[in-house]
Amino acid sequence: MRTIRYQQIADDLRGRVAAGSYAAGRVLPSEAELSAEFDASRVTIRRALETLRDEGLVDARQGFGWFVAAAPLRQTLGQLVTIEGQMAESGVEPQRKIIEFAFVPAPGRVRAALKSDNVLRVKRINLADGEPFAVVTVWCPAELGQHLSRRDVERSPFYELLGIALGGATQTIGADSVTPADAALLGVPVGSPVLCCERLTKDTHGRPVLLSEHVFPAHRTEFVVDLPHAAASVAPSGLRLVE
Amino acid sequence: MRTIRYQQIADDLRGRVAAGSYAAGRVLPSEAELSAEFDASRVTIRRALETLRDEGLVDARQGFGWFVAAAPLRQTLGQLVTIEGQMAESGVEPQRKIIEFAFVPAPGRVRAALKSDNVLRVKRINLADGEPFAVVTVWCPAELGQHLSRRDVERSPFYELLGIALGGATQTIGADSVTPADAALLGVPVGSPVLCCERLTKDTHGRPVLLSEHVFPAHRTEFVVDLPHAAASVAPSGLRLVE
DNA sequence: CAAAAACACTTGTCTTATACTTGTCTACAT
DNA sequence: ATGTAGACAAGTATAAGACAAGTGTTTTTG
Repeated sequence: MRTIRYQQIADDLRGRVAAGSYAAGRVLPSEAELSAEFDASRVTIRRALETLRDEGLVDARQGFGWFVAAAPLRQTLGQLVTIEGQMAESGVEPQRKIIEFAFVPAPGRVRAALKSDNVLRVKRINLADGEPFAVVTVWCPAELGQHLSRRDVERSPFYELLGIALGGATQTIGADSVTPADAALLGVPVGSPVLCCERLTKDTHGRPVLLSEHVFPAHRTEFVVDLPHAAASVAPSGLRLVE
Repeated sequence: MRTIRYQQIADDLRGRVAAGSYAAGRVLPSEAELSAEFDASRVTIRRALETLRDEGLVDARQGFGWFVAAAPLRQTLGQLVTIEGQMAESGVEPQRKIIEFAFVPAPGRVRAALKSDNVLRVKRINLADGEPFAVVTVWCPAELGQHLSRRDVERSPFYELLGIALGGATQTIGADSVTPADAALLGVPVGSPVLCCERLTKDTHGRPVLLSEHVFPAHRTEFVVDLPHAAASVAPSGLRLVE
């Protein structure tokens, strides 16, 4: 398949920025340096950087250089993260308590989603103001999680640790009755309703990198989805919209 | 029987695009390359690609190339189409049974959302294959619903009847235990979990026009949300896609 | 010591040139 | 109607380079 050079470079740089290779506020290598590194002309480097600028990841000042825009991670995940993002936005410092950290053979459903035979499974409780907030199970391909420790996943969100530019996600939201095990972890009565959310996160090439399952007690949580404005005008005529 | 070459090629390419052989947003091989690969003339390749374009699967820009167009359109679609839409796609004809149709003073929450004192309240059951599928309550400002009859709302989706261009929506998804009344309507045990969805739909000027509340039995339904990201790199220079 | 000038660096914005791509024709064969 | 072959126009990607303008540091000057 044909590849467009500046898109490749943009992907590469996006990954570095998201992974924090370039600390926030610090400058990126100059266009000339990047040009030498990627063996591409300055025009091509610029197009890559400009697409990143359009995405709000980086910015530039004449005579100074390119630098990582304010909060690179927030920006990237802003469109992706929901629950954790909402917690952070509402000023609640999320805490994590790891209750399982193991490399295991992938169960059928997980193997099908991640296309990987061995996976790292991390199960944890999210707390907000000391109260259990969610039971989260995350699976990721073993080769991606090899360098991770239990302390790593306790300290930082999973996305940050992988150092991969995320490209999108598919999320399935459902409801269920809580299982006895989760009821104990969440401190809710057995059989009470929970909101279940399963998310498959992919990188910029569309390869699945994370499968996560969130279980929230219904009385504390709800999901807010903004359906963008532009959608209606984008949709061709005759297309049925929401009621 | 004679085989039509360009249809064969179109089928082949359609398969590749659908299978994700060409990642969404990336460029397909050029017409010249495909011409060599299929050992067919460029005109034939073009006819195949053009049929795919008519189907909305791919798009092309002069000087740039052909690329998978599914991403932006599908994603926005995925965000706006509801369960009813998915039902229709999967070949199930949704039926509606109106159980209430009344102009009433707006209760506090509804008045706050719609900014209207008098509203039309319609409560109905959605059926799929004769089975109750959802209990839906829709409120709309009385002045917008004046010309509607009970038969209208039974026959057509609400949004079609209003004749207003919709501009977006905010959707809140939560879980709960079913109320006794809804349990009877849905034919599920009292206390079983349900998925609750409240949506505020606005017109293109941002004015709220519809407030709807959907209650789904948890065992039959789940929500799928596509979270797109980094669509910017899809488009050639100057053209930016919606997010 | 302090202000000014010089310098080395950066991005921003142009050219010029080549190779490649789609868009659109015409002519001809089956 | 379908397919092949070819030619041309218009647009894009990339390279290489030149120059203006902004920034930060260093050196010189008053």
